[in-house]
Amino acid sequence: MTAAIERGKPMDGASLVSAAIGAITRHIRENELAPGDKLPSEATLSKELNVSRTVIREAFQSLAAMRLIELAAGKRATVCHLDHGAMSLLIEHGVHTEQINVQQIYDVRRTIEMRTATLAALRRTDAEAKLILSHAKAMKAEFNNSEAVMEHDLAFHLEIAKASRNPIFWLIVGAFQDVIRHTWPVGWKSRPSDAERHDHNKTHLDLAEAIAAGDPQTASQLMAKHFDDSIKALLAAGVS
Amino acid sequence: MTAAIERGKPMDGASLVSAAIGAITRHIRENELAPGDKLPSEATLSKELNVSRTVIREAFQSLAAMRLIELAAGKRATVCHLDHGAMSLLIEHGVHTEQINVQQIYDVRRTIEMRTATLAALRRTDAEAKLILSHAKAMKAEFNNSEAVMEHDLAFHLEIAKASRNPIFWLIVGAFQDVIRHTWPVGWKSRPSDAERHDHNKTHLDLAEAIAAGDPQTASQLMAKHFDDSIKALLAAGVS
DNA sequence: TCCCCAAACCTGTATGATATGTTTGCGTTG
DNA sequence: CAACGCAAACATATCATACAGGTTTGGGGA
Repeated sequence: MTAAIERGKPMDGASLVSAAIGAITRHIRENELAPGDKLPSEATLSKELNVSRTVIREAFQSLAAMRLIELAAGKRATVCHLDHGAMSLLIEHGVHTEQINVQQIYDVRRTIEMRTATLAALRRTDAEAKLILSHAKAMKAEFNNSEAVMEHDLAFHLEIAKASRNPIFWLIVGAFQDVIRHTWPVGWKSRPSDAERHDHNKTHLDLAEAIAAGDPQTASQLMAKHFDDSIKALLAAGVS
Repeated sequence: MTAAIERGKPMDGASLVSAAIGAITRHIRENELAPGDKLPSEATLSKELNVSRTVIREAFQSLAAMRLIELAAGKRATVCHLDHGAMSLLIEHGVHTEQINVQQIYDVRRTIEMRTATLAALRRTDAEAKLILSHAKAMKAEFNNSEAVMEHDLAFHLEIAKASRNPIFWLIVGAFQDVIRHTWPVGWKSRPSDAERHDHNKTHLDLAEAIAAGDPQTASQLMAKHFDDSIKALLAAGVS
């Protein structure tokens, strides 16, 4: 029985599975694999690391859960593009186990999205500006379909994050979307009248225009105002 | 052959493993499990969901990789406290696959940590203020041991994030630490002279004092200055 | 009552079998 | 000779089973 895994790893007390995870991520790093590139097959890794295919499979599944790699029946595992799936689960878990509350999420969003608004105003392409504007307009147009309004709202914020040209912002903003889908209707309904709801949509439109106009200061300020409004609405509705 | 998993799930096209992950997270949510609470055994879940233990194990491993649950030989799986382990891996993966660069990380950190500095100044306990100060002082005291300086630097920032009383900030700041450990020495060495390095440490001390004094404005400004310096040093060193 | 140990339970890992999806290359056909 | 199609080789998905440790628990003895 030769030592499984071998190759000077941080194996120590850890399980074979976590050692395998380490070996696979190291393989990605050392071979400078890019998104889309294929990893060795389970059988190959199993032989190479001297562990059963079971261990390799559990390692692969773990990496797939974090969206570092992608699995598909019959095909070899491939390296993934950055994705907020794992972080979404993390945040949802925090919320469900009451380690995170909604107010904290909105504080983070406000902090980050003031910055994405600034950066988007500076860096957006024309296509992005158009897309952001179209979401803001759609929110007005579909005023009576609150679910549609919500989806455009979410897409609006995510598109701004994308236009900031910093994938980490995009990642974080995206990670909150699943949770927001639960709380958004609360904020929408809690507004005292349709006037406030129209105001809310108007802010989006102004923001989109500031970004399209390349005015970072205004964009940032409008984003701040937007979140101040939203947080007030949520607090008024008694969301913890 | 009865349909495996059952129970109106979003199972459809997904694999049994991802269905099992869904079932387990739903179990945590519906039973309002808190960190430390035990999950059903693999055998139990295997029977309940009509899938093999293999599938349950792969689901457990996936959740463990994301640090939503904790596994240990002989013991039942338990729900985890929030932890930045998964997000660390995510960020490292992004960096290694060149989907994220160091400058982007520093922009995110600057954005977030200006806020944690503000919040820490408002919310820190006396014990936290003392801890933050002690790390800043240790950076001065151990000036010649750059590794020690780095560790105190990292701990300093993480402690501020903790004192912000928003676990999401703490999560994000923590997630960057592993990557920072690689780039930090570059910034340290790239400073033209020890005078700049002393300056760098001095900023930390001033910042710690602003937080201890409960001065959010100053704290935030010092944090901004700190990052502007750091980013300049990294750029000077040619870090992409 | 307290302590210790064995049985029951649980997870970690390995093996092999089967079903099914994907890729590849060869041979046939037009 | 090119294009098509199909079978073999390869890969993953899932299952069943086995066994080696680690953990918990309850009962029996001091």
